[in-house]
Amino acid sequence: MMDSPTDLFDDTSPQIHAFAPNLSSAELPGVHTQPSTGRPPPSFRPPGFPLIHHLLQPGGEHRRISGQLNTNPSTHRHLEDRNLEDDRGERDGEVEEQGMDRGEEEVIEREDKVLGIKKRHSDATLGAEWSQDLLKMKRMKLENRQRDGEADGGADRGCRRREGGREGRRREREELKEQLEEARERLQALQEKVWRAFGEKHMAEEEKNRRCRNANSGTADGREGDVGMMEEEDITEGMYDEEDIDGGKMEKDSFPPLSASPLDHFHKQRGERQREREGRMERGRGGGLHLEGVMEGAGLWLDCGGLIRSDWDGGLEDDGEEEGQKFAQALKMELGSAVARVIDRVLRIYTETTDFTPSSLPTAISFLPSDVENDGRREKGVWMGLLTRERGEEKMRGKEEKLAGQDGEREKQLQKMSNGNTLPPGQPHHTEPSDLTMPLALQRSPDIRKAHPLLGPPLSTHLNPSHPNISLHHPSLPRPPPLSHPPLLPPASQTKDPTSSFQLSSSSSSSSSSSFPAPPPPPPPPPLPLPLLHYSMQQLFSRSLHHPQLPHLPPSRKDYLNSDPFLEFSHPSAHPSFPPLPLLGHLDPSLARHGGRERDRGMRGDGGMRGGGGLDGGELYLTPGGVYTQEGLSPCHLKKAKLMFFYTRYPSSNTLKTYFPDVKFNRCVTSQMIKWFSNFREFFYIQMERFARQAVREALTREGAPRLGRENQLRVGRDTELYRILNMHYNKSNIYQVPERFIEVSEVALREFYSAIWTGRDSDPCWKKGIYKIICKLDSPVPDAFRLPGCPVG
DNA sequence: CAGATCCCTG
DNA sequence: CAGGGATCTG
Repeated sequence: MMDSPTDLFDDTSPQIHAFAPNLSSAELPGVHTQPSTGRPPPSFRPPGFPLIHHLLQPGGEHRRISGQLNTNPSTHRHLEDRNLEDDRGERDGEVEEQGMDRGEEEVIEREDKVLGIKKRHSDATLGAEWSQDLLKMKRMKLENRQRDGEADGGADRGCRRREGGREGRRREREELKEQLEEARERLQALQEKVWRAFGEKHMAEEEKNRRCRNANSGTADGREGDVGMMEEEDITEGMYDEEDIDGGKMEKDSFPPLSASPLDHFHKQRGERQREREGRMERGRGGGLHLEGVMEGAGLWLDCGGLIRSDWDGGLEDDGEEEGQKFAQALKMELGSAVARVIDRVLRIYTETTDFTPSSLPTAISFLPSDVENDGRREKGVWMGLLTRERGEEKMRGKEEKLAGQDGEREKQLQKMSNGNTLPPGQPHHTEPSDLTMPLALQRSPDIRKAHPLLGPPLSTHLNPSHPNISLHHPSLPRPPPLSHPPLLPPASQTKDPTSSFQLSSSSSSSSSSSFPAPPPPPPPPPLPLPLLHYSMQQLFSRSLHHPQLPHLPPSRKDYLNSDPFLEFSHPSAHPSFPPLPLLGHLDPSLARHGGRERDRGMRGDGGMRGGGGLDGGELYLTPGGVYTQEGLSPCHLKKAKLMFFYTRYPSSNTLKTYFPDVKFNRCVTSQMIKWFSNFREFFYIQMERFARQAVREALTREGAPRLGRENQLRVGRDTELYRILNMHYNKSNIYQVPERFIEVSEVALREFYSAIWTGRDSDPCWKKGIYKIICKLDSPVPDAFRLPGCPVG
């Protein structure tokens, strides 16, 4: 399915993403102190959790459900849209500009891909319908639970209503039966919708599924296989199939999909079953009677089936209230599990087809063990996730250009200011590319490309057009450090006030730069770093859960998808519909409260919102968008913020709100997070200054080999000490691949510092201001992956 | 003057 | 990293 070419969003531009969670020692020669190189690769196999298993959880259910039930799906959606709009509107002008650009692009796209859009729209409608149906289902389930509760209560008062007991039970049964039927109808409707939506896929896989089922129907112990298979299975078929598969003893037609009611079955076989009841109860209870068991693993479906049947059988022989209870219980379970299954399935399919299949995304995704090194030697634990580049190169660029909006301005200014800024008069420009810039951008990309031709052009060359500001022609980059100048002869023009030079340059015309053509520079596509897999699943989960009707980004943001690392997480073994425990804990307060601590120990490394206090921050709140927020910031939020620093050094508070949807922002929290970034910057600049000074020192001492010194000191390749330090600070676990863009920005900063120090500008009390100003303009958009709640890495 | 940053300190 | 004063900006 990953490679199925024809699909909804085949128009999206492909994007190359390197999935290299761990950098090898080869790449990081300086990292020897860190034992990380021996770290096993991150687990790509998340716990198999049904998406909505929490719906079956007695604790956290009501709050959540009521919160959603009481909300009209459509208004709900509107609210979310509004939020998004507002969000965008609130962001500063640059971003707003960006948004407009995106809108423009959307228009163009519409013209270009009417078909695709149509599909998308129908998808949206379907999504809405589904969400409504899901809500109804949930409601029914809830009602059922209440009814059940009443029934239980009734049993307690059994003696009082003894006269009407039998009649009451019968009526109760009837009602339950009706409800079940109703539920089935809804399920069927749902199924049909799914069928309609994924008809082609279904057709294609029907055969396969049939075979699969047949093959599986013989195996009683099909848990593992089931889960694995279900991933591939078409939901329309698999919706009820698990029951068939379950237990060899079960007749295949015991629960014919959507046809005979289990109740009929119940009545029919009531007598004969009594005999086998005991053994079955053993099996049933052992197999999956306990809800926890059901929830805990991938065996939900199977377990539910076993549970119901065994319970049922067990209840048959009990006369009186107990039987009624059992029956009600069984019904309840059936309903609950059915609803859960359907929702889970729908969500899974939905997320699959929307977020993970090539249909919605740039073509094929492949994860290969990276033997990306020149010699092709294999690096353990390093994986490359590649989104093969289709034809979208051009389009991508176009998008980037439009996206640039925000950075365009910055770029322009940068161009201006860097032109002749600190560049010493007479300093030949030509030395830059070879001496300084080249080592920067070309560090690794060529190697990667060698191993993976699909990656397309070298990163540097690809990025260049879109990152004028940091490309080979970047104004600040090209500026060669005045190394070649005698230390004692700093160019007079730049000796003093750094701001003056800055202003000077910024006042010059933007077209003054020969390396910068008039058209505004294209936007920087988010680099190619990759969050961990489990994060992607969190994202998927939250997307599908919170935006069932809009599983992806709003159309206007679709462009981001292409460069969203979020897309990089398609691994065969990692199914989107299995959210990691952490997220579930995050979403379910009760879970978090109870199990959070214990699991913390055993499951650490799973990441998520736990990490020593994911939920310690404070109370959870359910936002109108359906996202749980918490007061206070957790260590995971800090981690995320640090990773975000790779993209944005100067986030606005609105940006923060956008990218921390699970945080309830108040004045305190906002300022705390601002403070975080302030601290990040501080650290960053301190390191830059430190290394710049060191470079200056070295340049002074080894006068004879300035070039060497320059090479070694003024670049922030992944093999440098400076990089190691930065990586250690912002990406301690070294799980997230530092975006190339950040490295480039770091180099810009380093050179700025170097230049300033070299020219003696650092004597000015506010000599750093100019540098800050430059760096602040190099912020790039944060990948959409960060927009979702949760923690990117463990 | 408020808010954002910077800068220093613990 | 947080606190808190100083400084800048609009």
